[in-house]
Amino acid sequence: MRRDVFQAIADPTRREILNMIAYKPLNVNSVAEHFDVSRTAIYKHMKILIECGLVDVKQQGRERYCEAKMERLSEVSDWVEQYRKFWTAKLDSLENYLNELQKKNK
Amino acid sequence: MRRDVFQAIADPTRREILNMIAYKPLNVNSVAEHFDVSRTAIYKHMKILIECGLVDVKQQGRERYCEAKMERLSEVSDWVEQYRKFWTAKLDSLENYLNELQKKNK
DNA sequence: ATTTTACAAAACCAAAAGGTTGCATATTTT
DNA sequence: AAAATATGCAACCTTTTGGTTTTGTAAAAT
Repeated sequence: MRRDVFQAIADPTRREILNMIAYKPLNVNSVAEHFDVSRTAIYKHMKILIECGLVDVKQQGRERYCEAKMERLSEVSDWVEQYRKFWTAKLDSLENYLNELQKKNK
Repeated sequence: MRRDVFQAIADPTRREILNMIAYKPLNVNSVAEHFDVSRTAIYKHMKILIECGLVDVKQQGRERYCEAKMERLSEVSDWVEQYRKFWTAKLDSLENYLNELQKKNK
């Protein structure tokens, strides 16, 4: 099975999990309580996040605190940023066009 | 079926398709030639990209030119950027720590 | 010592994803 | 007019995904 960051963040539940633990690590049950699906389902999502490095686990007694490793998102950021020029270029020329239009109408 | 940008870019073949047509629109067959899978498989990937707005089609005779709409990636960019502080913050404090260490050793 | 809590993981299931072959249709080419 | 080309799409298949219930185990609370 593929297990990369792009695939991990494709699921909205997993994105929500990441958001929940962004500020403060939580244990699996605390995370699961916020969702309608079973704890096992959330555990499986968490496992995928762990396997691709987006989440790190610190065991503390019988609890396992899940911590978000957002720096793994840099892979996604880098990929997207290489295409930014393709859309900012368009917006720039639109801006130029509008500026020209305004000059004419003065 | 879900059809959002996050899901669309989760597949490596679709990311490669986007890259191929980033600079210049291509018709479906030209794109398909670069892959080992069938034309139909590529057509299906293309359909997903079209449905989520990442690709636009211009019909020209019997050919359909597929054009990348990279601005749709801003949704992904926005999502990732809201978490950037979580990893740059860590790097910053590491830098501070190293600076302090260097001062001490002078 | 017993019960409760937090969790992992197996077994199972339906639906979605990603692929195939085959056929229909509209435009070019020859 | 006939052949070739570019494409859409149905029908089908296998694997993956996202979910469930059930079972087992270790730590904490009573």
